[in-house]
Amino acid sequence: MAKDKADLLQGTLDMLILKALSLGELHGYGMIQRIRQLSDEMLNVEQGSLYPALYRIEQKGWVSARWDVHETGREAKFYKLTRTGRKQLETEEASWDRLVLAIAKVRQAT
Amino acid sequence: MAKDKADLLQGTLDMLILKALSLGELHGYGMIQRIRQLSDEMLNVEQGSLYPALYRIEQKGWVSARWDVHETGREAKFYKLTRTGRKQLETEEASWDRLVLAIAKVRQAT
DNA sequence: GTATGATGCCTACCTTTTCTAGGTATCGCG
DNA sequence: CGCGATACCTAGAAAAGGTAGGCATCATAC
Repeated sequence: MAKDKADLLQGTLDMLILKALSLGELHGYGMIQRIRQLSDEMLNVEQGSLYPALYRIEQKGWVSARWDVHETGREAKFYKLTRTGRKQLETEEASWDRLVLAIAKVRQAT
Repeated sequence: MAKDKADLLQGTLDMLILKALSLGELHGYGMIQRIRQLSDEMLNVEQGSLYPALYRIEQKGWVSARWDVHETGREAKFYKLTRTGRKQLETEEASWDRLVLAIAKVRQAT
């Protein structure tokens, strides 16, 4: 019943992924943790959402991937923002701001 | 090419409709105009989105509808918020605020 | 007078995105 | 040895919006 972790709205996941990667190279599993932690546990990205999204995003050229071994000795697929991806992040942040503003305006109405 | 009206994010339409109706009884076509106007032309709800949404929302009991003639002499289907609908609006506004906050937190990160 | 655009309603179908619910494998710890 | 965390993936369902049509009425312009 009590659900303290809201589902994402469609369209926000890409932005979150790109933002997480803008803080540095990261693998998929780590993105989920980083997003959850940065949002104070409010945003919980499901694996079944993330991996398909990463695939889409990679196809679009916004991130590049490579397999590597990290300090713990485990293999993981590391993603990095491309230049295009960084631009896309800016675009999506601007759209987000626009939308938040627009909705705020509607909500101000009396 | 230049697209100055962004698509809505999924999940925001119900809130916008409920909000528009919280300002007073209204028919479908009028909601589109009211939302567009209140948002300074930023939010454009398509008819193909609105009418199915109204149907869903009515099924959930958040609005009630009746046919009537308005001052211009034309017939239209007027929708009104129910008590449940008003509660739902509060809930959705709270979720929205939560989401905006959570995303803001992620974006603050350095 | 008739064409056109705005008002007003509706539907069928498509697309996109996310979630659910599985599957696989490795690693560390009790 | 089992179990939870780490790490990847996929298939299928569900939900929401958009596109693109259709219909009818009304006012205005030509």
